[in-house]
Amino acid sequence: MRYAYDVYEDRCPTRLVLDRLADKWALLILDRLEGGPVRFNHLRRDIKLISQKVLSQTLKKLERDGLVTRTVTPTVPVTVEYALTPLGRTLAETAAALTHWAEHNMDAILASQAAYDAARTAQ
Amino acid sequence: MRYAYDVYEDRCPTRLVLDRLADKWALLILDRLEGGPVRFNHLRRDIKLISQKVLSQTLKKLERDGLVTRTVTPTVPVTVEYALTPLGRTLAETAAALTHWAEHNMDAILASQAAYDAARTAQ
DNA sequence: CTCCTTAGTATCCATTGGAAACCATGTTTC
DNA sequence: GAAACATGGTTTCCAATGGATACTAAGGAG
Repeated sequence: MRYAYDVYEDRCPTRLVLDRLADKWALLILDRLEGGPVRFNHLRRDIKLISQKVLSQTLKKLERDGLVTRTVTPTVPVTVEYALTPLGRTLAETAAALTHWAEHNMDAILASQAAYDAARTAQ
Repeated sequence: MRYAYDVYEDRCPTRLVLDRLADKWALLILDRLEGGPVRFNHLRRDIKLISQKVLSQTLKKLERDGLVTRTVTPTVPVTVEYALTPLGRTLAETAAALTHWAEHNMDAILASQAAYDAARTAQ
């Protein structure tokens, strides 16, 4: 064990973190916030098909984890800005590697899926 | 857009990949396979609290995506070995960054959660 | 007075996830 | 010779999560 924590252990708190990180919406949100603070409805429009409920819930969890800050400005209507904390920024950089991997290796995966499905259907 | 794909688009196939990657079990399995091929029940014992059903389903999806190979050896009882493909290896390296981030930054997150909860309970 | 915006919450239903039991095959144990 | 154990799963059931939709409050525009 290289660190004080071990993700393979069920009682290890890193599992809780992994639960949070292993969330497609959380990853997309962190990725989206890397360019600077973004408002609630802006996030909703940018991240296609995310529901308000899930966006709200995910942001709350990220805030609780100290990864994003929530800043309310009493304009009319009220504006709420979400931004990465320094800790969140380090995670966003790590998470960006995943989304970039997905964008890079999409073709290989689609080809593999097609071959896999063809092999079963042919039987 | 830097690549032909864009994770923010709902119709983009990268979303499907992100769904796959953004799975705590898939990440743990890929991470676990980095050291070499592992058998089904060995994975089950190593990754604490994963159910057989979910392990089986996740491995099938990873195989379909061309990330792991499944090799059956007709011993008695039959042995089934799972191993990373070259593509899977590149992903496992990327995913490892996430699990290591979790192990590294656990303390900061637990502290933030405690502060967050204390602030609400105090009211 | 009505509609539009903001940032959510409430409600309902479908899908997913986990726990446990079951299966086929064959070896060892009693 | 029957019971128990190993392998690698599948099946079944229930609880939890996710998504679609509708609704809220506060104020500005027409």
